[in-house]
Amino acid sequence: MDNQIKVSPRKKQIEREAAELFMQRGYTAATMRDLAQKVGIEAGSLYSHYKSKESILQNICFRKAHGFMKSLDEIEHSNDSMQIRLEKAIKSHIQVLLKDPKETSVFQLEWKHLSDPYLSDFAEMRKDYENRFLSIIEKGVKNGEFSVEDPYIFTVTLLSALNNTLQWLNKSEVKNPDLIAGKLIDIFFQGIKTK
Amino acid sequence: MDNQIKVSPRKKQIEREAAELFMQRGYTAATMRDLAQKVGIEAGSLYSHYKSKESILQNICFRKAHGFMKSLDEIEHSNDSMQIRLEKAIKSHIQVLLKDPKETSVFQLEWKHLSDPYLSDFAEMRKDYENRFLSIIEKGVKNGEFSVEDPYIFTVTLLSALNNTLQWLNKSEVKNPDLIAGKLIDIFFQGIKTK
DNA sequence: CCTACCGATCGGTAGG
DNA sequence: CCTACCGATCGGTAGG
Repeated sequence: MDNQIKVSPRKKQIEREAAELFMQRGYTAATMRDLAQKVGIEAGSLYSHYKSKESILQNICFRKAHGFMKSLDEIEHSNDSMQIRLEKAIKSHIQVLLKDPKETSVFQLEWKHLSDPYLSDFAEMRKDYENRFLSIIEKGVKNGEFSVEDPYIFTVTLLSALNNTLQWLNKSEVKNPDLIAGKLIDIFFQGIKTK
Repeated sequence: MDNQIKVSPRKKQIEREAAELFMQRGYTAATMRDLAQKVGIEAGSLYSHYKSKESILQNICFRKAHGFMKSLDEIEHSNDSMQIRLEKAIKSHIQVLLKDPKETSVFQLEWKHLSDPYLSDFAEMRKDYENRFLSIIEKGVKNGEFSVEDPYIFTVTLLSALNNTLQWLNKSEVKNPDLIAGKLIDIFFQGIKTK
């Protein structure tokens, strides 16, 4: 069930340092020698844990991707209104996003350096996730809870805004995902215009 | 006044190909040999036009940055209401964004590979631009045109959403910036909720 | 703009 | 997990 239990402490440490390094310099510019130094071992020794540099990136990207996918499961099987579902989905999204922010950053910016078949698997999961959000919004439009000209554009706009929060949040806000989710819900539900 | 007139056709060509290459592979992974091949010359010959790989990135990033800065000038010196100003600012932003989309993509994703002092200059321009949007919104809140709990969060959320449009727009939408700007204005002005 | 090349550094491996 | 190393490739340069 919880497949992270199989990851050794050393691999956890390596991936944590790798996430920081990949975020700071970008995946391509980060070197295995940089990473080894952060971990405190020699560069060649990394290959007793991973068969390639890319496999480290794969672990980081797919762990986060699965986190996002799992976060919608419970919401979709509830009896909540679409408005409540969308609120919950936004909150869950921000929670996953703000947990291990460095890994999230790599997930968001460096996934394009994956090679096939990982690249296409990843792209598929992204599209699936987007469609699950879209589905909530379309149902809400159909039953009159929501009013929006173009559900698809609303969905991608919402997800864009949610995903970018890491770029401007300060440290205290990162620790309070529900607070920031609430403010974003307010913006996307009400808009800015008076009356 | 128009300082692009000084750029030779060859440099224009090189930067156009560079934008495509940097976008596809990322700045670090893209090589001068790749670029030379796309242009149709030898790798060493690129250095008769540019003193370094980074200087090509600098040209792309700062040309786009100046484009965004300039686009707000006229709006700020108008007599329009804040609501009209914000609408115009959003339209101008999308126009600049959708012109030469490959250069925009590099501007958005690869600027972090600039070195100082270019890096800090770039960051400062970004912050200035954000503050000019924020100023319009704060004035609109003060005079009752807008209602929003946290003007700063609204500003960065809006800009995040605008900047991400390139990731999901199709080709026909890219050619119609005002149409897509209108849909985004609707979302951020009215929100999604019924009543 | 090309030819010919440089020093440095990269991801990865063999053998222990 | 280390030592010692490889083939490849990189950004950049000298001289024409």
